[in-house]
Amino acid sequence: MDNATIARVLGEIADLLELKNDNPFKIRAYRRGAEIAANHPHLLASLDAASLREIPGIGKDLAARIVELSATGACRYHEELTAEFPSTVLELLSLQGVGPKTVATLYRELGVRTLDDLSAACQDGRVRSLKGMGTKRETLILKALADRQHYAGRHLLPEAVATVEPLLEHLRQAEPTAEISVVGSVRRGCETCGDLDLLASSTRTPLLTAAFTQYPGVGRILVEGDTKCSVLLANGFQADLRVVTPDSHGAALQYFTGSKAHNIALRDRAISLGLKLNEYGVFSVGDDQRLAGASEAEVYQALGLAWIPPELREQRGEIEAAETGRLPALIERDQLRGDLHAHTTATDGKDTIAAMAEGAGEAGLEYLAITDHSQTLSMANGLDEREALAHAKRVKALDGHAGVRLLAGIECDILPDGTLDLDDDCLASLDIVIASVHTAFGQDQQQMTDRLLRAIEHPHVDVLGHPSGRRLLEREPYPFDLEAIVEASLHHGVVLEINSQVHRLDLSDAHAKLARDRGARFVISSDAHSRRAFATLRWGTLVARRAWLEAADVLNTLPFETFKASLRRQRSRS
DNA sequence: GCCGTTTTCGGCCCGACTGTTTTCAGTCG
Repeated sequence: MDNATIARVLGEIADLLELKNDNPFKIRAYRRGAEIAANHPHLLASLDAASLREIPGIGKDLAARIVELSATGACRYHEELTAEFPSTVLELLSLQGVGPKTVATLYRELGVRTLDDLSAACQDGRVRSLKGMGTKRETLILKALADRQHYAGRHLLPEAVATVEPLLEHLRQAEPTAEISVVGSVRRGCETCGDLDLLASSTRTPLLTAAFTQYPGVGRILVEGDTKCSVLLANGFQADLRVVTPDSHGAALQYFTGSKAHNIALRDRAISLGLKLNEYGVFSVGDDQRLAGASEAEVYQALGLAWIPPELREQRGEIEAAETGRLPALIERDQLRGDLHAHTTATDGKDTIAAMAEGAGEAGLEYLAITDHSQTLSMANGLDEREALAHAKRVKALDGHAGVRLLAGIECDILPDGTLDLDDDCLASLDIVIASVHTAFGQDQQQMTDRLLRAIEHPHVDVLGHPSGRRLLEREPYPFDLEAIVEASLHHGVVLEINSQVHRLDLSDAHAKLARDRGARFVISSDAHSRRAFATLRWGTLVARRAWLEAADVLNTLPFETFKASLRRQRSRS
């Protein structure tokens, strides 16, 4: 059983307990358990109860639930709860403005079990007849039902950024003296975002809230208060604006950037220091004196911590690191000197070798590896040995074009049995070989792990490309034993790719963090299929930052000659 | 349900907005 399934069941238990109006702290414990399961780099099903209990937040009961789930595929406690409420009612909770109390009432009083039931109950007036409900609630629920059909769920980070930047500009023009920032998951660089959060510090609040709700991209206004507004944009994003006074700017920036887990840990810390932390500042408990608030740095300082970069605020050890001066010096995009993964018109790319070199130069890169597909990928016009070598010759002939040093490589398919798609002589004569899985995703964990291990053991492989094979919001990673892969890659000198394609971001931040903790080395690659696609290195760099990577962890921060010498094939030749 | 250099019991993060209420419960972030 994978972690995502365990997370789903624990999350459902939390939802069901909320419907029952159970102990809120118990609910939080299950909620936290679900979050831990979703983000945990190891397969929880492979751990015993004692190992599970070593994970902070997992105690006796949750460990037992996870063990039971892993062993039997189900969990009695979960089944007992679903006997009280049918599992279909849980999807009612996804409606904006509909929470557990409402769902429980709708089910108990009206027998509402599904979204369709709810729609019918609104239309025939039964909802407004309930105590505490009125016609406005009824209209709100109907709108939420319609919205849900239009826009399901989360969005890719680059889409979020592309949506929020013009909105930010609009607000800045409306109130030039205000300090306005993007906060929330976008500021943390999360791979997907549920909504867009904006924070403004200003004394001219009405000007800002008016500009926000009147933004041309707004589809409809959800909430409109003095300091807080929410809108649904026409493209499906929800955007939230919060306005605070300038003396609270830093505290609010911290508060609204999150994550929730990071903030809770910070407030715990504040309490233990005899302080109180909220979005207005850090206060001493006795006399309510404000100790900090204008800048984020002073908020962290008041709590005895160094300023923590937003990408690290996920409660993955950053507070301890900030306390002991051990925060990493995170890698920056402009530290990347080269790109090791790009395609051309020889296979499924849109631009020629020369155009790609020009694009790389425009992106500030000093070197570029041309790595087109191998023969198995016939859909992409993959190259056989003869074609690969001829292509390599053309790449060499253009070395130095647009001031960019070129490496002739290949993105070679890892076949289902773990052998490579091109013969050894061909691979040996290239400058760099990326090995990637593009087929037979249905293999089980053992097969896939063996397959990847065999590729890593191959003497001519330098880089493991998009190691997990996931497609964000489309396809889960294939199952594989990440720790075994990391260990083998260390042993054989194979580098792990962080693929910057917006749908891949693979390795993920959590996987890359685990690999980094084991001492793995990385490349951040664009996987560019056109000359403009080098811009995606921005997203790969964000993943690396969220994985705590420094420039020294990433091979393509090295100058060209040093980089070339550090590749596995060079070391094995010398 | 989890957790612990004050604790194995008694705590557990905090505030804004809305609707349906004459003082607050529910929802959200």
